[in-house]
Amino acid sequence: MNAGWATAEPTPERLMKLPSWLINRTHAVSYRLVSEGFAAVDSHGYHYRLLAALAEFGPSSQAALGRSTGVDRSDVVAALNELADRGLVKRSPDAADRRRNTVSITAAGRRRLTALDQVLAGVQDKLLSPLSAAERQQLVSLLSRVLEHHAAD
Amino acid sequence: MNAGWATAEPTPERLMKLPSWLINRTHAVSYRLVSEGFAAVDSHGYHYRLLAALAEFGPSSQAALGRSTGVDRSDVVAALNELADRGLVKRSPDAADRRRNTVSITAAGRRRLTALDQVLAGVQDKLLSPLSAAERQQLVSLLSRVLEHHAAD
DNA sequence: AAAGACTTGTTGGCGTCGCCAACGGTCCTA
DNA sequence: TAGGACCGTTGGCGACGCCAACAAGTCTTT
Repeated sequence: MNAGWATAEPTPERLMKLPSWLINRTHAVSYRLVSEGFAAVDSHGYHYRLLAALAEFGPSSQAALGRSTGVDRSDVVAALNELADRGLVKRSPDAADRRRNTVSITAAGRRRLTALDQVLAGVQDKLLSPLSAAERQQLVSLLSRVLEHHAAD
Repeated sequence: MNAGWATAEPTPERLMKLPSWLINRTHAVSYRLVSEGFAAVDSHGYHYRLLAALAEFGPSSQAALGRSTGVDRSDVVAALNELADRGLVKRSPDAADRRRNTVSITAAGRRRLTALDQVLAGVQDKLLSPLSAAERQQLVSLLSRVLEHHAAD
């Protein structure tokens, strides 16, 4: 959404006052930082979500992965193809249920995940640099409450 | 980004703790509410930004509109075409600088803008419903500070 | 006054992200 | 055993942010 954009012309006040606009803009900044950071480690978008789920929950089916990370079934397929090409993930048929693939993270996958964790830690810091630790916690808390309220949408 | 997504499977803790993830998710909820609301009034995305700028700054060139709203020159063209088709905006050649079009908002455009303002007010309320007035102000303040810090990116 | 640099509107294209429909397989249950 | 639900996969769609190129017009420099 045009993340870096500084000009002489001012932005309409109507927009500046809208929480939804502020969230939109903040997301734009955050997204840019994250995807730049990921790109520098040959990863992008869905990769982190999937690796994180695999590391925390162990081998899973593709459908379960999609559900826990909020990624569409069809997009899970594509992302796993990329991860498998890079040797970060292994797909094997599930003997118990032949519809399923059992996806597991490899040693290289865990290393990549660690690298991505570090990238993300740096991003959080850059993103929230104007806020104190207490304020960062405040922001996290407020956003979490908003999200929790919309969890069942 | 899969705005409404509730399942048995939990989300990786790694994600839940990340401010950038919370912002991403909040943006997803917010975006869904906004675009649904806009669609119900036959408007979308860029329309509000452009109408708001025209109402606040008066007739402008397309390039200036793009700069003040963060919309790319080429996308301004398309959005203005739609707005003009709906009679919400008028394009006329600028006599003083023959490269430019002078774009102005029509009476119908102002009415549409008012309708969109109301839609947005409702969205803010739905979005932030779990927060008190003071907390909403807090959230706005925190986000504004983050954005102000990244203004020159 | 001419040349070069820059602006403006416009066209056309690109990649990411979220999403949906459909399919052939497979499983489970009534 | 028949129907319904679930699985992986393919293919497609729209919104959004962006970029390159172009002709027409303007501005700056010499």
